[in-house]
Amino acid sequence: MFYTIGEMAKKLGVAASTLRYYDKEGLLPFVERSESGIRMFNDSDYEFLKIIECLKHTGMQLKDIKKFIYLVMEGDKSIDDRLLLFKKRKEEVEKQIEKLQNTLDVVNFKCWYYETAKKAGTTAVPDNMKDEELPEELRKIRTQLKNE
Amino acid sequence: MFYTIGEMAKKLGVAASTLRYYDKEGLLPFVERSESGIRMFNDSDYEFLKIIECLKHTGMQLKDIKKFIYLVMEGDKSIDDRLLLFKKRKEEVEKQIEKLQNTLDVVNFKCWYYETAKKAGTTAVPDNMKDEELPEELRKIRTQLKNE
DNA sequence: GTAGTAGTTAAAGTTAACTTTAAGTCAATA
DNA sequence: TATTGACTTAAAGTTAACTTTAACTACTAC
Repeated sequence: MFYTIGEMAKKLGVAASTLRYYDKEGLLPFVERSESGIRMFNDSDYEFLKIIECLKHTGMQLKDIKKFIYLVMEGDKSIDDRLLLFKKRKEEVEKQIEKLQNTLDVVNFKCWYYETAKKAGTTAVPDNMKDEELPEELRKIRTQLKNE
Repeated sequence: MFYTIGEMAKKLGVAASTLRYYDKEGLLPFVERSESGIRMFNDSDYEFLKIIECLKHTGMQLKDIKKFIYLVMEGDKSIDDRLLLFKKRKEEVEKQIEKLQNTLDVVNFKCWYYETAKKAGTTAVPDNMKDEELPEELRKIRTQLKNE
């Protein structure tokens, strides 16, 4: 079963021009063409594209994803490299989640801050609260925001 | 206590040119200047910059962060708007964490895939494994990657 | 056979967030 | 007084990842 670029783009939820751009950049060396030059995507191409999408979500750049594609093209002799690559991505994503969790902590502090300000009608109230007056889990955050 | 742009940049771990850029874009209307035109940052400016940093980490664009800065400048009458803004950022960050968690699931599948391929010396082994042969938590992921 | 829709390329344009450069000012030290 | 180093601005340059445009070709329906 083959798909045109438009069909595959729809299946993936991206623009067809994005797939053409990826192809131009050398990320899709596996895509076949019809006699008249039209791209013919198949199901294994879909799987490839899903992995490209996944790697992109881990924060990898297209030029590095391209290198991975070429590792796959090399076959079984690049298995070790590919395993290492995914282990690296795992670490990266875990770091990103941790960073977002810290960001969320600050956002939650600010939500509390403005809830408190809203009730009082002024930000002076949360601003002037002593450390003991604020929820325990928020104290560290406020200190971080003020100090070094 | 005042800081020059270089000192504040160092304190924040960014380039001084970045702070100048933010200023040019109107994100730092609160920064004072000396008679000779040199920026003088103080501790409350640091707090502002930490919040700008936080909002940036939530995925907000500078032009939208600028709007927030102007809400702060308006004083207590914009408390409700600011609360709403942070509630929105909270939702956004939670969504991003969820997305990264899904990405991590795929990466973990790929780690297992290449560990298995490494042991066998070929990707044919994990490729040809029946659903029942792979760890339960990975089955859904493989199906997702292959199908729609 | 013609209209319409989807495919093709190459090349130029877009956007965000910086970064660099050039030319100059200012304050402190040798 | 001269040098040094950090500050200033405006403007141009950079980068990644697309997106758009123009000019063309190919398949499908009527």
